[in-house]
Amino acid sequence: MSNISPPRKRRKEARPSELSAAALDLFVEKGFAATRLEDVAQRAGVSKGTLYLYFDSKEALFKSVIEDGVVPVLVEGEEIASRHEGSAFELLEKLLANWWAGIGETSFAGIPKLMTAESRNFPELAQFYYENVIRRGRAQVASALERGIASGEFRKLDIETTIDVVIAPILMLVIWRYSMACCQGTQVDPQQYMAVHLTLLREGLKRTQV
Amino acid sequence: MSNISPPRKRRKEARPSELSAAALDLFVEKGFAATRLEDVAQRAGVSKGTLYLYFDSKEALFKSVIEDGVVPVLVEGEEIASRHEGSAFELLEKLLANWWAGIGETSFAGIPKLMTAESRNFPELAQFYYENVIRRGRAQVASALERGIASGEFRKLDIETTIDVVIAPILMLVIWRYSMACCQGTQVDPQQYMAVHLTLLREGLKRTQV
Amino acid sequence: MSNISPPRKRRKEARPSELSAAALDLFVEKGFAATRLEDVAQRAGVSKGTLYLYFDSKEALFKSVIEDGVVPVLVEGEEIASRHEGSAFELLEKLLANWWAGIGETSFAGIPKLMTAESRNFPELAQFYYENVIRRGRAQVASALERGIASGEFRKLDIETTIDVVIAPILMLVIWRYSMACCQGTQVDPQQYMAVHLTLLREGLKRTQV
Amino acid sequence: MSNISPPRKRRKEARPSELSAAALDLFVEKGFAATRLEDVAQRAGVSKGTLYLYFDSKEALFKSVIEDGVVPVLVEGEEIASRHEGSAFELLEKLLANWWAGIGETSFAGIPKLMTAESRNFPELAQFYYENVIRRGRAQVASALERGIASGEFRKLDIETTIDVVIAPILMLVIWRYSMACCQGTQVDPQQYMAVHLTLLREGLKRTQV
DNA sequence: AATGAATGAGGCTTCATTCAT
DNA sequence: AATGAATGAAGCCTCATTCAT
Repeated sequence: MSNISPPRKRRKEARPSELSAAALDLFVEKGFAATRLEDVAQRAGVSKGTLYLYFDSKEALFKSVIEDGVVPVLVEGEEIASRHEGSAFELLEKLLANWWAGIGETSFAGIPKLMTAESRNFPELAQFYYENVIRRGRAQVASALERGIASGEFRKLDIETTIDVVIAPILMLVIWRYSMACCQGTQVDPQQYMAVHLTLLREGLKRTQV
Repeated sequence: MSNISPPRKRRKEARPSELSAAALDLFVEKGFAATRLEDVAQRAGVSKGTLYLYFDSKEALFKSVIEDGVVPVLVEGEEIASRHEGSAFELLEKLLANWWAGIGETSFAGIPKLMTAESRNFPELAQFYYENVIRRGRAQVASALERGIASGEFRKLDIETTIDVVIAPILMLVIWRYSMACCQGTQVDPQQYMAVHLTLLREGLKRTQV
Repeated sequence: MSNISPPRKRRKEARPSELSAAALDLFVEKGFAATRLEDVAQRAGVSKGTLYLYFDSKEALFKSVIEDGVVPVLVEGEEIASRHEGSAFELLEKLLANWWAGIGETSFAGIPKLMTAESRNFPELAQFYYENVIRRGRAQVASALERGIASGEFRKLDIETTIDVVIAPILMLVIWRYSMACCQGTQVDPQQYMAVHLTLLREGLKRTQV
Repeated sequence: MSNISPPRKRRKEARPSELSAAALDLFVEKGFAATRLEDVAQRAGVSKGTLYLYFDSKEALFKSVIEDGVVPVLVEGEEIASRHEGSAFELLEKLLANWWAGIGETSFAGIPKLMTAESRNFPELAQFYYENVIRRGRAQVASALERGIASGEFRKLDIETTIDVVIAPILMLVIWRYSMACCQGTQVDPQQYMAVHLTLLREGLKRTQV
């Protein structure tokens, strides 16, 4: 009893994330410019003015959406990479599965689409995203590729470029889901999609016997 | 005689596409909502009012940008597919090279980013784009995959899903170029990227010898 | 006993004037409309809500600022006028000195600027100020002028108009101090200013010898 | 006929001053913060948006009001001072009469009140006003005082301070007119006011015979 | 009595759209 | 055909005011 904080206080602390979450949905759906703060407020169940108790401006809210959505990500992946003991390809599988569970299946899955759509209008934020998300994600994939090439499991490929090619289908999957997937006839089954991607990777990366 | 027209007339007929071209750049850079018609007009060297002589509204201009950008595409690809006589993988290579030459290297390369960013705000346009671009592009890839599977050159894979996985890296390449590529440290070399992608595909699609 | 009250109680009773005092500074500095209650509260060291325990509205606070600032004024001047026995000009000097000590040198000195800036937005308040401050101040000056004219010390001048001319430089002095005096090069020395003003008055009012 | 520009053009050129004039009235009446641009637009007979064709912001409009109101002033005064040949006091009279005709009786007469009310919120503008109006006005009065003191017509007084005392009643007259004069019982007759002021000055400045 | 989170009306500003020239 | 001045709806943001604690 005594260690339960009063609801008002709990609300105060929870508010910023509630507002960010509401904003994320709308930014992903409509883009930054086309999203009205009134709609964000309404979705969060507060008034327009309340947003300004927690964020200085629409732009500050946008930054918080990205930064907050980015925080919980990519930490576990780094641990997975450092602890892994099996084959390089198994590591790759684990990393992609982890990303899928932590991002692809959560509400943060809309962030890649949002960042690609808005990065030119928010260059500093794009840079921040690159440093804190993309670079770290790529490093994880790099560790698997390097391990596989070093052990002879994978063929010799340019690491940096291969990273791009490996992660592109996965990014495209979530981008697609938050964009064209609203059209008829464009449904994609993520399970099957990932299965095919992994199949192609498994065989594509495998060192060709001489 | 036939290919010479008076400059005045040529100008008049060319206006709409000049305006569309100017608009494409800005829509790709800023998104639909954040693009100001004043800037479009200025880039095209006309006044704001002139835009309305050719387009009913900002939305109509946007549709024209997409539709104009779509017209010259994918026609040649279909001919390539129907005339092809070599291996299935060679066909795939030709198709991707054709797309790259006709879209990836032109100013239309920004359209995929634009469509993913705006499709939810323009569902009918997204549907149109899907029917006229995506479906046809996928059909071309499908014809190569089907041919390869039928001949035993490719392993058996779900066609629709494999199409997705095959084209995703290419779409991602151009999306990247018009978004995060503005950041430092994010440069991608398209030649090398395509080379790696094709390598992985070649080996990944190849039927595993029993 | 009589002059010691418990701090708690003193505080409670002192609150309204503390708040008025804080508000006066800001109203003088920024004007009524541009002053934010949040700033008033902060300067008084209370929360915004507390203001509403003592004042019904921003407008009520403004009225209180003026009315509070008006209370301690002009009482002594009337006594001075009624008790005076020397020359008319000496009375005039005493009255102006009294005003300067009671208003010109206190924090109430900003009120003339504030009233001139806001009187049109608060006509009833302006009327109140006129009745309770201006009219009484003018009456004091009038008594000195009348006495001097009656005794032949001063030349014959229209009393009402002369009052205006006599007090204008003094009002202007405090208005100036709270407005343009923030600029470089606009410093005025009140002592010297008053000395010159009195010199001009002494000679200007003196009846010309025939 | 041929040298009459088309109405549209004439309007375009006349607009800024029309808007400034409308804004001056309202700024003087209500102050900067309390004046709504919608009211300014309405008084000028245009829409709110039109203001932004000519002024970047409310603050820019305010600056223009002051700067435009300042331009036509004080030029003639300087010529009067340089051409004058009579007594010093006659010069002083001419200068004050000129100021009255050029400012005191025009719609610019509200500017002194406006500047005193807002100078603290617009320090650079206040500085500009000081440099371009106040300093020049004071210099004109200074030239009359110096001439009178040098010739023995005036008593010896500190020039700078005397300037203040000489112009204060005149400034106060227009400030009063645009502020408290809205109250009952506060009417001032400018002619009589100036007459008394000049009488006091004439006798007050005059060198006392030894 | 005091707080400060929350509200929502209202103002400044932008920009798609219109229309007289 | 082309212009660009003008409009006014709509969005961001501020801040006086309220009220649960």
